[in-house]
Amino acid sequence: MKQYDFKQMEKRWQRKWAEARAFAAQDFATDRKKAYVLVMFPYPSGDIHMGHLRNYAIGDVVARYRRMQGYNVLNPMGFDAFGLPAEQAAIDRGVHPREWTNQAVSTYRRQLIAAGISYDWDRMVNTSEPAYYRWTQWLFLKLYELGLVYKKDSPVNWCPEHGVLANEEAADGTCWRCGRPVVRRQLSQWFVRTTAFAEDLLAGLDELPGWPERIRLMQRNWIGRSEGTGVIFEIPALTESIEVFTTRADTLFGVTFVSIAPEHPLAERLADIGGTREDLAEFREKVMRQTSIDRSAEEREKEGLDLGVTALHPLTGREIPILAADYVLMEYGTGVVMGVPAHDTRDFAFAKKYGLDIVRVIEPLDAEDDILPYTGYGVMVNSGDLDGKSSSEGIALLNQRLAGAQLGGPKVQYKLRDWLVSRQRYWGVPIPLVHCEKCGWQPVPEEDLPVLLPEEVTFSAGDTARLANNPKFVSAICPRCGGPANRETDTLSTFMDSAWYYLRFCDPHNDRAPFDGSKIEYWMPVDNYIGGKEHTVGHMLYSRFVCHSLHRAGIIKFKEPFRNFFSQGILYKDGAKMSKSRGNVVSVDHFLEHYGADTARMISLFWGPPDRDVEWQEGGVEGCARFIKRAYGFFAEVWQQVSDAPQPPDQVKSQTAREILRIRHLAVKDITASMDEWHFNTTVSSLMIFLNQLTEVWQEAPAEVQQDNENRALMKEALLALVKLLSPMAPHLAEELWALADQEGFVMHAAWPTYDERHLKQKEIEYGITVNGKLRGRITLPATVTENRARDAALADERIRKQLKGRKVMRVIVVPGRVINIVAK
RNA sequence: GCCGAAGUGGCGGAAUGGCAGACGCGACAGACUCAAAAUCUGUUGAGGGCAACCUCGUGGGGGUUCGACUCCCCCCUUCGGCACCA
Repeated sequence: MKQYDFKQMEKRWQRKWAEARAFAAQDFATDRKKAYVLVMFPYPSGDIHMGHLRNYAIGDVVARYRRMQGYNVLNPMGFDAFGLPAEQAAIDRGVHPREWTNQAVSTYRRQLIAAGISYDWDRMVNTSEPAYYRWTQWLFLKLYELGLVYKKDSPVNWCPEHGVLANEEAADGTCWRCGRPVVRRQLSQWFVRTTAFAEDLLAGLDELPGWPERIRLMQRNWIGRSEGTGVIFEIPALTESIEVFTTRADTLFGVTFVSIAPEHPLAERLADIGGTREDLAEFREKVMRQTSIDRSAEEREKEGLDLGVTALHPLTGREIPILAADYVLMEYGTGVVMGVPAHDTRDFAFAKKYGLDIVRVIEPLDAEDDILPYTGYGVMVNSGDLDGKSSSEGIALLNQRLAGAQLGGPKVQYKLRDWLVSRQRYWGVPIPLVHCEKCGWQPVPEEDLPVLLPEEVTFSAGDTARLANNPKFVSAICPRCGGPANRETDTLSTFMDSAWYYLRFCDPHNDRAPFDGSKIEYWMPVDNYIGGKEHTVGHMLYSRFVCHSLHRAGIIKFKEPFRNFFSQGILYKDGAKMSKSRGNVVSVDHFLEHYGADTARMISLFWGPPDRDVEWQEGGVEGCARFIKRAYGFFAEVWQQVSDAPQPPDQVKSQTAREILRIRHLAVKDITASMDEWHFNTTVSSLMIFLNQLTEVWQEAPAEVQQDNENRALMKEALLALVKLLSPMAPHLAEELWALADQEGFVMHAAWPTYDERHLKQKEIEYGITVNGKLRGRITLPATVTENRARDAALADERIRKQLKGRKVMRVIVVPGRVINIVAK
C-alpha cells in the first residue's frame, strides 16, 4: 500500500495554492453569490497553539465549503497589532514594539499557511501600520465630527512609580511591577458617546436572528434598558434641584432621604452649604482609595455622610436629609438616588446605620411576607390619595402626576456607559487632536493624516506617558489659528482599531479612503463572523456602534456588520484554557511536524461540536492520522482498478453497484447536513463511515465483482465524491488524491457533490419491535411493507410471542421504517 | 444574588419524540512476526445466566405520551457572564 507523506505533500499543495492565488476573493463578481467568512483577527503574540488552530479550522472549513458550493468567498486575515504586550516586551527585553510585533505577525502567518488555512493574504491588514491607522484616525475624527467624542474626568489605576496601569496590571489591587498599592486617580480622558445609540443598538439585536440567543441576551443585558420615572427634588438652600431615577415610583411616599455619589460635583457644593466640606473631602478620599477589589467585597458595609442640607419631597413637601453614600454610582443614572428604606435592602441597611426614618408604603399581597425591607410589589399605603392602588397603577399615576407638576415623569435609563478610548500608552494610534490655548481642542485636518507614531522611543521603567515626553511629537500648529499648539499624547484603545477592520478587508489597499463604498456594498455584511464569546460585549458592541454611526453619517448603507455570529468553544488542557501563561499549550509547529495539517484540522474539529468547550485528548489524534493514511491507501489502490471504467449506466443492476451507490448518496446527504448545521465533529464521523463502508463493500467482493464494469464505474464515482467531501476538512490529502486521479484543477474549486433520495432506499429495512416501549426484538421487513403486514409480522415473531404470553395486546403502533410498538396489558 | 449554558459507557462524544451509546480513543482476545512496533479481524454500558435469553440503564425526583436523552414541573452539580444598576 502506498504511504502518504504528509510533510512533503502538504508543503507542495500550499505552494501550488499560493502560486495559483487559489484563495483570492474577487471584487464585484456577479456570476456567483458572495460569502464573507471572517474569524476574529488575533493579537499576535508568540506563536499559535492548537486552541487557536481550532478556531481558524472552523472558519476555514466553512470558507472552503462555501467555495465548493459556488460562492465567491472573502476569507481574510489580519492582525490587531497594537497593544500592551508589545510595549511590555520592549520594557523587559529592549526590543522595539514594532520589531516584536512584526516578528510575531510573520510567525502567525507562516503557521496559518502551514495549517492550510485558505486566507487571501493579499488582503492582510496590520493595525499598527500607518497605512491602516491613518484610517482609524479618520474614523475617530468622523465620530468627533458627529459630536460623539468628548472629554471628561475619569478614574485610572495609578501607581506612584509606574503611572497608569491597565486593569490586568492592577488585578489584585497592587502594581504588578513593584507591588505598591494601586490608587484611583482622576484623569481627563476621551470618550465616545456609545450611549447615544443605546436604543438603536438594542433594537438592532432583533434583526439579527443569525446570532445565538444567549449572545444577544448578553448584549441586551449590557445595554441594560430600564423603564422608570425621573423624580425632581427641590433643594431650598440652592436654586437648583436634583433629579433621581427610580423603577419604583410606587414607593415614592416612602422616601426619607436622598443619597448622592461622593464624587458628584453637586455633592461638593451641597457640603459647602451644609458646612461639611472637610468631612466630604475626607470621605471622598476614602472612597477613591478603594480599589475594585474592596468595592466588590461581599456584604461590605455601606458608608455615608450627612451633608447637612435638605431636599423637599416632591409630593409631601417634607424636608429630608441629603447624604453622600458610597453605594451610589456616579456612572449610572444621575448619580443621585432616592432612599426608600422600607422597600430597598441597601437603603434599609443604610437607614438603620444612620438612624434615618423608615416608612412602609407597600403592603404585600401575601400578608405572611410582612417583614421589612419588603422589595416586592403590592398595595400602596401611607401614600395619601393613592392608598389602596396597586404598585403598577401607582407607577402609572405618579408618572402622570409628576409630569404634570414639572417634577419629573416617565424616563428610560441605560446601563450602557460611554466608551473610554484614551490610553496612556505608547504602542497605539495617536489621537488626532491638538490643543491650542486660544482655540481649545482642534481635530487634525484629514489631509494631514496620519499623525505618525514616532518610532524613536525610550522604554525606561517609570511612567508610561512616553509620547508626552517627546517634545518633537507634542509640538504642533493649531489648524484653526496657526498658533502654537500641543498634540494629544494619549493613544486610542485597540478596541477602536478592531471596531472597523472587517470593513478594511473589503478594500485593504485604498490610500484615498478607508474603503470604497461600492466594495463595501458588495461584500458587507460579514456573512459568518466567528469568534470567542469573550468579545461579545466589548468588540462586538463597539463594531456595531461604529457601523450605526457611519450609517447615520451617510457613509455606509447598513447598520449591522455581522449577519451571523458563531461563538466558538475553547480548547482546554489539564482542566484549564490553553494559554502560554498556564504552560499547557500544544504548539502548532510541534503538532504539524508529527501529524501534519490535515490531522490537526480534523482532530480539532472531531473533539466536539465547534461551539462547545472541549478538552485536549491525545487519543483521538491517532484515529484521525490513521483515517488519513487509510483514505490515501485505499484510494491509491482502488483507483488503479477503476480509473478506466466506462460511464455508469442509467439503471444499475448489480447488488454491489446499488450498494456503492447508496453508500455514496448517504454520505453526501449526511456530510452536507452536518456541514450546514456546523456539526463538524459528526462530519468527520460521516467521512470515516463513508470510507469504512466503501472499504468493506470492496474488500468483501470477489475478484469478478471488482472487475465488473458497472461496479467499477460506481466505485470510481464514489471515490471522486469522497475526495470532494474530504476537501474542506483535509484539503491537502484531497488535492493529492485529486491529482492522483488525474482530475482537472484543484478539488477545492470543484463543485460540492449532490445526492438523490431515490438511491438511499434499501430493499429491506430492519425494524425494532418494542413492547410498551421496551425493545424486545428485531425483524427485517421489505421496504414496501404495509402497516398491517408489519404488525402481523411483529406479532408473529417468536420472541415477541413469548413476551406477550398471558398479556392482552391493546394496540400496535407502526412507525414506518423505524419501529413497531406493541401496547400490551 | 441575577442571567445563561451544560450533565449520556473507562474517555471525547452521537441520537432533539420512535431500536440509547453512531464515529473515534482506550481495553481485551486473535492473525501476521523469532520478537516488538505498525497493520488487520473480533469483542467491549452494567448486572445475572452454561446458553437461548432476562433485568437495569442518559445527574435526582415527579409528570405528559402507545413510546422520553429529547417535551413540562421541582431539585442537585459543574462551568461561564454580570454583579451596590436605584
